[in-house]
Amino acid sequence: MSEEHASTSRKTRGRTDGQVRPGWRPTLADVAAAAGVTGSVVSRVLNDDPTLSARPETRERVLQAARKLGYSPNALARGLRQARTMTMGVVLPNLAYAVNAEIIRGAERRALAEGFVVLIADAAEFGPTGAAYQKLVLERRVDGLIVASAIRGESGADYAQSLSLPVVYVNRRGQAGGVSVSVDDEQGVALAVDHLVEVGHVHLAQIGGPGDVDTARRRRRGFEARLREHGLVRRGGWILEAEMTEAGGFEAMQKLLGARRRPTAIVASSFAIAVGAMSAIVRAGLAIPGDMSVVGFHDAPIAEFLIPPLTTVRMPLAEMAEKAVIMLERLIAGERADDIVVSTPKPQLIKRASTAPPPS
Amino acid sequence: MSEEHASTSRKTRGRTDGQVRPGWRPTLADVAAAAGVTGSVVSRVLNDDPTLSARPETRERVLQAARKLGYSPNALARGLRQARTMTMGVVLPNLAYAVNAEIIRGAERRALAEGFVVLIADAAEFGPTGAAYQKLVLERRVDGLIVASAIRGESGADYAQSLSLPVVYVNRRGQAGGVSVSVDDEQGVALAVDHLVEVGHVHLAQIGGPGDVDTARRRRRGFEARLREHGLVRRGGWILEAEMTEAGGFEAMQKLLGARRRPTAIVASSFAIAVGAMSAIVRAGLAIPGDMSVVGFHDAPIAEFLIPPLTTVRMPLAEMAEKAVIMLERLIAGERADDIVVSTPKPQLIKRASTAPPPS
DNA sequence: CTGAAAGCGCTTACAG
DNA sequence: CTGAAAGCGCTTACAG
Repeated sequence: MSEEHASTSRKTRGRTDGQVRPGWRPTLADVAAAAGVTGSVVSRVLNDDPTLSARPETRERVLQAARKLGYSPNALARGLRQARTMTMGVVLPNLAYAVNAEIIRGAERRALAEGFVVLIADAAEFGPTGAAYQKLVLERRVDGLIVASAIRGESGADYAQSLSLPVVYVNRRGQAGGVSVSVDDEQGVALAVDHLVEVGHVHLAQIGGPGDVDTARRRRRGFEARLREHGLVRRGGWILEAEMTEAGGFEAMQKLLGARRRPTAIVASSFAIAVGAMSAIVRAGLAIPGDMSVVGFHDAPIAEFLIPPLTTVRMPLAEMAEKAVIMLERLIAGERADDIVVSTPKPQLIKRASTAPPPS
Repeated sequence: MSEEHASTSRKTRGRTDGQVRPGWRPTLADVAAAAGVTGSVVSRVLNDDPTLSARPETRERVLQAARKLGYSPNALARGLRQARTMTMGVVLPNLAYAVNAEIIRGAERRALAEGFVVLIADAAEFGPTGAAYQKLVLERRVDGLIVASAIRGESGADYAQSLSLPVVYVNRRGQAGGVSVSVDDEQGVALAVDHLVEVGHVHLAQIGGPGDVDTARRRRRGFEARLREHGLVRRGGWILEAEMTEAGGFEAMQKLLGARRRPTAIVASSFAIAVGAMSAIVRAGLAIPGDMSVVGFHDAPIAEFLIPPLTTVRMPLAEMAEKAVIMLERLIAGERADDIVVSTPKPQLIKRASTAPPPS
């Protein structure tokens, strides 16, 4: 059937009645025929080939024919010929989760501006035997990969690198090194700790992410280090690991509430954890920030509308994703890039009503 | 340079030392050479061509060679030849917004299971002159489009249809008709109204979405109809239009709070609107649900961790997206599909603590 | 200044 | 039962 279709399309080449069957799209050859030149000229004119020195009138004829027919080059044909798909794959953990929205948007927007298109994949399908890995990497649908956020354990990204497919990590760092764009996580938590100490807290706890997530580890190290610098005690039971979800934060907070001694302030290592922790605090009959202060990580749009509005560390996720696109583009072009890029702007503390001096 | 690369790859064809340069990937021809057959046999064996009657041993040789070399067909070459990209475009309004997470996940997951891959595009870039429209539709990168959620005004989707590219809408209906998967919005609001009436409310207000968003219109009609059926008055100032964002809900709620007469219950037409409304209520010094009840639309994962947990209408968004993928696949295959599919499971009211009897 | 030709990696009638 | 050949829609040395 595609054969027939093709031959029909050929026959159409000569038509000049302006009539176009729905679904029919002109090819290079159609433009060439309409302009009375050969395909190579059309290609070179349309692509502004600097080695081409065509007569202005020829150039004009080609341009007009292309415009009149509404010609756009077929991306697949082009990709096949040039061995470049102009497509970037974006791998995200748990697509159902909202935190990645900014990353997706930043990546998509910038990719588009750079002439690329974005294929998404769920990290769950991106193991070396996963279907998404197969489709994107092995079937050569992408020129490179952006791997976003905290993904645990090994992923197809490592295999991709061994296939020498360029990979850039966002908001996490690769297992085996590689190029990454991340925030200064240590500094981020430090901002949170400083703020709490400043308003008078000395009993701080952290609900962090899983130990095998690298951003979680850095946030934990940052917390401990900053506590030390303030000369505060780091109580054993007050540094918890939780899944980076609301439920994770909720449960961890319940543990904390059930302990003999309670902290007066919570530093959460993610937005979802903060939300879960707040929920647990209020259900336990305590007030935020009256009895306990909470700081989150990631300034989701909803943060300022929570009750109370959440004090949180803002990461420039969209900018980070955009930067990752730029770096990936360089890698694709065969240039080298720095391994670790720490984002600008820096993380920033957004003070809202979920933090206040401790109860006296 | 790609030329050189290609010729190098040719030379590699005969190697049997198992050594593989990083980044090198075998082609059909490599498999054919390794199996001692021609490319057509390889293609037909690998694709289970039923018209092929190859000797079992030939078949086996091909399979083994393919496995040994780690062969995967090049998607671009295949797509070019077959005039099918095995790619679906997913168009979303405001990629920064979290509500679409479930839709993205459902679509991606199902698409993958069906052998398709998903290209995402921001609705903002999807006007008929937008870059995303150009890349996805005009450059023929997709076999069809899934257009998700409330998008205002005309979009490239309409143009796509005129190019006879299959389009399926999710959680909205097309301007000019077309295939769509949506919930029964009227029934969704009816559930909310019924619940509020049941616990004793008679003063209900609705904060709806913009009038040019079709889901918003249906939710508004549903609200008015259900009020009538309960014999309740529909007060003029109590049906508001707002942007479907937290800020939109916040502002609308402030208007409502400033009015002479206040409702005792709010039916929001989106999750974000509900969150914004709650925030405004609490900042005005009122209690939820003590002074005012709130019902949302869409059961985001965060809903049950809000303070108080939000009573909301659950839409099966992931299922809807999956269904849309199936329908799009049919359209791509040239089959006809029903124009309007109303989702199963039906919308469902999730009762939580943001609703209670009105103050006495 | 422009054209003829090869080739990217596949699939698919058509021969034999 | 298997192979030779054409062709999808482009780009790009190479001729002339």
